[in-house]
Formats: sequence, C-alpha cells, structure tokens
Amino acid sequence: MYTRKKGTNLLDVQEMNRSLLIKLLRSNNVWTRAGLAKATGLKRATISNIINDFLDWGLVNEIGILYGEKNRRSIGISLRSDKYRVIGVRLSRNFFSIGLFDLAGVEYSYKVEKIDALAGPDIALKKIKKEITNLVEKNRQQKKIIGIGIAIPGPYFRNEGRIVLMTEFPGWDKISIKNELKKAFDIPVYFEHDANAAAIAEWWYGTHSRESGTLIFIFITEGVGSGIVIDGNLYRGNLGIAGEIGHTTVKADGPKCECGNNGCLEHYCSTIALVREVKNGLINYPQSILNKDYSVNSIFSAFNSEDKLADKVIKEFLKFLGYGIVNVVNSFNPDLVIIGGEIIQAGPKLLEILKSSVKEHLLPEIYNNTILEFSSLKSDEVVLGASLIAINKVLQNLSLLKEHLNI
Amino acid sequence: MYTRKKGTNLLDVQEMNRSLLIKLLRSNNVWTRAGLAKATGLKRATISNIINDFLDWGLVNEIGILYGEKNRRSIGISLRSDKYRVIGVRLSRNFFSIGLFDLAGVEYSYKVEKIDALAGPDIALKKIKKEITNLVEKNRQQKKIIGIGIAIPGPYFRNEGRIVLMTEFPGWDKISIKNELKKAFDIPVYFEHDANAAAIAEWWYGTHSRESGTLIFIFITEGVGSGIVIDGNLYRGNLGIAGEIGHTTVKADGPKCECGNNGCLEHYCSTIALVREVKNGLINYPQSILNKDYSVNSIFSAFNSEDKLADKVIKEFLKFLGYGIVNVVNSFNPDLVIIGGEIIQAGPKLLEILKSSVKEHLLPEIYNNTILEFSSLKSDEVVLGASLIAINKVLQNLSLLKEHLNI
DNA sequence: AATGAATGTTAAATTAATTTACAAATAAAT
DNA sequence: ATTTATTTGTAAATTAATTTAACATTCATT
Repeated sequence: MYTRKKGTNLLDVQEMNRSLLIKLLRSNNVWTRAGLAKATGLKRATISNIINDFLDWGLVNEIGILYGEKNRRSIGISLRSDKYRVIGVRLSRNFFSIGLFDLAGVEYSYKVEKIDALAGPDIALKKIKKEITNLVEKNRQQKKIIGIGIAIPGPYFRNEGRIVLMTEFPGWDKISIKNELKKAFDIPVYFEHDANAAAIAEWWYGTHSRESGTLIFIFITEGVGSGIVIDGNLYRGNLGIAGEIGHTTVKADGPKCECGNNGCLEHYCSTIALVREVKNGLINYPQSILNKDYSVNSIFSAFNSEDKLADKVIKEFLKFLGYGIVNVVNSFNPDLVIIGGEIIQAGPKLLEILKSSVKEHLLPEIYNNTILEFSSLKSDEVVLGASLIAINKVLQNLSLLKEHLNI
Repeated sequence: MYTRKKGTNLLDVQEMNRSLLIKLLRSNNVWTRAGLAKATGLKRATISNIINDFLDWGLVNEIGILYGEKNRRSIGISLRSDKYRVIGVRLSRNFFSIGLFDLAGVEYSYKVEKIDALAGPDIALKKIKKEITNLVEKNRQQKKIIGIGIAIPGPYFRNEGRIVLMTEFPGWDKISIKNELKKAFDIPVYFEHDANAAAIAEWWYGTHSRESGTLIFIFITEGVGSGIVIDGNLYRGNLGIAGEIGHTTVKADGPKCECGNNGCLEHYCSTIALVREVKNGLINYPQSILNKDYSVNSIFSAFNSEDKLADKVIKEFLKFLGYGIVNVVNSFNPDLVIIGGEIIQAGPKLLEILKSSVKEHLLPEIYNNTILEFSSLKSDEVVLGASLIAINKVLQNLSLLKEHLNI
C-alpha cells in the first residue's frame, strides 16, 4: 500500500545529510572533508561540522594525511566499522551457518552446523539459539553486538514471520521464527529470505559493488528464487515475496507444482531437478560415470569432464534457466543479473553455455546492455547478506544509530 | 546505473514541502490549510506561508467556506487545474488519437484519426503535427498549452528515442519521433510507451486511484505489454523496457518469436493471436457464427453468446494469459493487476474465467492479496496517460512549474 | 454567558546550511 | 628564492526555512 510522505523540516535536513555522509563513508574506505563536500554538493563548513560531530560520537576516525587534488594535504576520514559486531545466520534445509561481522561486512568468525529441518523446528532452533548465545557471551567484554540478521529459505510473508510454501520444512510453517528469536535475546533481530540476503550482499560487495540500478540475484540451490535490488534497496512487493521466480511458468503444459502452478521454473532449474534427471537418465546412459554417485558435485565434475549424461541433463537445465533469465530480463530490465547458489560451483563452462542460451533469446540491444555473471562472493553470501540486513538497519537509521552510540 | 544522491539544503526543504503540497492538492479536490498541516505534519504557519505564496502565483484558489473538524469554518483551497492545458497523443498501428486536457486530467477535446503506419512515418507524422498545430492555434488566445505527451507502441529505448522491435512499423525504427516533434513545436514534448502511459493513467484515475504500492497494468491489443508503477512512479529499468512481458516465455517448446525468444506470451495472448486461432479453427467448427466475420469484436460477442469456437479459442487465450499474470504476480508481487486494451471489451465473463485460471495457479495467500480487475477508465486511457506524462513533468518539478508561472 | 477547541495569521525564535574571511600547505610561475 | 594561486580546513556572521508562541475568529458545548 502506498503511504503518504510527510513534510520536511530542519531536523530532517540534518538527518538526511548525516545519513548521506554515512552512506558515502561506507562506500569508500577513506574520505576527506573536501572530498565529501564535492561528492554531496554541501559546503566544506557543513561537512566539517558534521564530521566533527561524528568524531565526537566515535563514529569515525581521522587516519593520517592524504594527498588530494593538486597534491594538497588533507585529513583521512574513515568509518570506525570495527567498533561494533553483528551476527548473521543462514537457515537451510540440512545446515545452518552463523557468522560474526563488523559494520563493514568483515568476517570475524564463521561456523556451519548440520541440522535436520525435516525433524521440525525444535532441535534446530535450540542449536541456533545456543550458537548465538555463545557469540554474544564471547563478545560481551569486547565489541558490542548490535543486531542479528537471519536469512531463511523463502518465500516468507514479512508481516507474519511465518515460512510459506516450504513443504520440505514440516512444522516450520506453524511457528514464527522471528518471535521465537526476538524473545530469546535482548538484541534486535531482523529477518530476510535467503535470496534477498544474498542479493543485498552482492549489491554491496560484489564485483559491481554499489553501481547497479536494478540487480537481480538468481539463487539456485534446492529451489530457485531471486532477490531484487533497485537503487540499492530490496524490492519486496506487496507481501514481501517479490522475486519468486521459481514458481513462474516456463512450460505451460509442464507438470503441476505444489504451489498450484504448472511448469514452474523450479521444476527444471534446481539441484533437486538435476539429481532427479540424472537418476532418470541412467538407464539410457549406463556407461556414465554418474552410475554410482549422482550427487550435485559429481554431476558438475562429470559435466566438466564431458560425461554424456551430465552434459545432456545440464544443457536441458540451462535451457530452462535461460528462459527464466530471459523472462526476468524482459520483465525487470535489470542492468545486472547475478547467478548464485550451489550451481555456480559447476564453473565457467556452465556460465558460457547459459550465456549463449540467454543471448539467443534476447534482443541484441537488450543482451548487450545486461551483465550476466556468477556471484563473485566466495564465502557464504547468504550469511554475509543476513548480517548486512542488520548492519543496514542500524546505519541507515540515524536515530537507531545514535541509540547505540548513546547520544 | 545507480546515481549518487546530493546533499540537502534549505532551498531543497522548501522545494520538497511545496512539491508535497502540490501532490496533496492534486489528490483531493479541496483542502484546507489545517487539513494540509495534519496530512504533512508541518505546522499551520508553514502551510499558510506556502499556500499564500501559491495564491500569489495563481496556482491555487480559495473557494468558499468548508466545515472541518468539530464543524469549525475553514477556507477551501483548490488547485487551479484548468489554468493550463496539455496535449496527449496516442500513436497506434492504424490510428492515432489526440486529446486536450487540463492539469487535473479533464478532457476538453478528443479526436481519432486513421493512419497507416505500414506506409512509413512520413504521412502519419505530418497528420499528427497538423492536429497538434490546430490545437495550439485554437488555444493560443485562451489557455496556455504547457506540454505535449506522446504515447507510442513499445518497446522504446528511452535514451535514443527510437522504436525497437516494431516489425509492423517499417521505417519507424529509422527515425527519432521525439526529435521530429521536438523541433516542430516550441512546447516541451515528452515520450512514453503506451502501456506505461495507460499504467500511469490507471494509477492516477483508476478505481484504486493513488492507493497502490505496486500496480501492474497489462495492456493487451495487437501485442501484450505492461506498465509498472511502484509508489506512484513508473518503473522503467535499465533501458526503459521493463514490463515487456509479451516476450517472456510461457511455453518452452513454443514457436520462435521475432524477438528471438520461444513461446512468447504475445504469441498466445494478443488480438492477433485470437483472430489467427479463430481462422485456423474454422475448419473444425463450420457451424460457428464466426465463419464469415472473425474480427476481434465479433469473436467477443460470439464468446458471450456461447459460440463453441470462440469459447475454445478464448479459453486457450485465457489459459496463457493466466500464466502470464501468475508470472508477473510471482515476480513483482503487486497489490494491483489491471487489465486494459481491446481485450476488456469482451466483458465480465472473460474476467471471471481469467480470475479462476489465475486463482488455480497461485498460492491462496497470494491470490487473496492481489486485486485483479479490468481497467475502469472508459475513455482512451493511453491518451489520458500521455497527457499525464506531461502534466507530471510540470507539477512534479517546482522549477519547471515556476517557469510556466513566470516566477 | 462562559468555556474550550479548531482555524488561520503574525512576529519572534530557532536552527541548519551558507557565506565570508582567514590560516596553513603546497604547486606553479617568475 | 620569492611570489602567486589553489586546495584544505576552521570560525564567525548571515541567511532562510520551519517552528514556537501569542492572538483573533468562529462556533460547539456547558
């Protein structure tokens, strides 16, 4: 629902300019007052006032001497990103991962633990709570943890805190994870679904970091989802389920999906689909090296060593993924489409085939103006994204930030 | 490409608040100073200052006495929308329409003229220029025309001013209509493609006027396109071609389209497709009343009088349109999906079947939170939208407005 | 008839950015 | 080497927008 904007007063001006400076300070490691003045159009005196406040608050540091235009000396200004910590948690079907990050997204600890989501939420939630408690206790004497971001497999109705359409997660749709965790800790807990978290991580720290107008992050694991970042902000739609491309039809006469739809992209383009198709294809390809082991990684290595079955299955997979991407491109007209999730472990050969499939089905003028790449984030992009949800909540809200700074 | 925000100063505050007031004044017919103060959160003194300026500028009128809260007297304030005129033009394959509107979207004249776009742009452009000249001349002594909005069939690359993928428009991709018209008149000319224009008209003046967070306007004529309005603004994407759902795949093994893609929605869901399928089906339905006349309107009336062939063809059409809508809903998660174009002349029976098709393929929680309706705008919504493009340019840009007001 | 609340205006107060002036540092010109 | 110009940063005065506060009207309520 469209909400009416409020009027602006002087305090809002201050807040806007200070938030803008924080945003800029996040984007480069080191700034100078003069550089900030140029970038914002604000006068040097204004910048000085604000930065000196930031210094008083302990929000920024002056770090040595820089040489600016015409080699004039100037004072380096840097956000004290390591002053606080946030926790990022990724919940998945058979594991969860948890990381400790500073406000610049630097990782200080990381851990993966196996769980069995099929066994219901009780044990898994207990384990997650224990790990969070551990991190909180360990850091109590040192850096303050100011937020917890949780990424869960989507879709997820934002206002209710429940998981929807997760048939592999029996029992999880009955509870509100958000409330469960909110009441367990005295630290603010923020939620996002995994593809959105990965998308925001990509926007902030990917190869084309903070340059994209519309970024679509296509997240392929046991399902297919996507996160949409428009001008740096997640686009969520009415109920928060925008980007659910796994349940868009790419084959009108395709099989019925649990979501009610037919020929869903997810039916063709998930690791589950890969394994299923390999399994089904073994009869016709008895000589395939996948005969004994058809795990996802085996399929990828078989594909890269020219196994006939793997080649056939993955090319079919990519045909449909190509359609999915073409649909997203013609719908959203993004400048950046990033592929993430288990699938990218298959390596560059897969990307090349995918690209040629997409190119074939798009107008050249569109294809040539759309970047299609694998995610460049090596480590667990979802956990990083989960932490960024918490980081952004704090750093994009001046009054919340002041609260943490005790101002 | 993501562009960096600039800092805010006092002049910006003034501009923001004045623009906000204009926005509110547009949305209701009559306001009071106290009402504007409540709506914006600004103080009554501030509102008085701004409104009194607006009175000086001749931008608003005080119109009599209203009775506000607790029945206290107050002064009605109303935007002088009839002070200026804008021209809206809709270019189509075999006709163009042109309308004269005031700043509230009230129509003062309207005309449709046949053209043959197949014969190239020369004659058509000449006719359009002539009609624009007529309106300009006729109004020279009375109301000033401050903008011309042109809606052309999409897609359309914004920065180049050329029409792309319009195989039915030979020669039109060679010229820039924008430049042609820009140099012909001394009035600012603004461009938009037809689905976007209709979408913005719907957002402003449709049944759910100015309430929608994400509105998708699906425009079905000889092709299928859509316009996307997020928080009252058109979402255009990287090249301005967002919403090109006509060229999204709904049937992976479907026929090759001119765009390069396979099984495009447009192949199944356009009036061209309707006529084609009726034509092809006549052999099996010799008793159909469509035997002699298979124009679009005949097909619709045959459908409504239970003709077997029309029924079969339209139900197939709606099956695919249903997939298209489901895809859009799962991708954008809009709160409002509006169907427009020739297709809605088929009436409520078609809508009911479409709705049940969409309902069948969406999760109930999503379907129940998404409004799906025919456009409520009776008259030519594209021309109205074209004029709104011009109106919005002026009313959403204070300095442009001041220029027109000679301030 | 007295009281209280809503509407609108006016003048003073407030406050954030700007303007102006200045000092320090350094490059470029002489 | 000296002078000049430019960049960076700070400090005080100014500007300009909203807010605050005080007041007059108007009308409902008691």
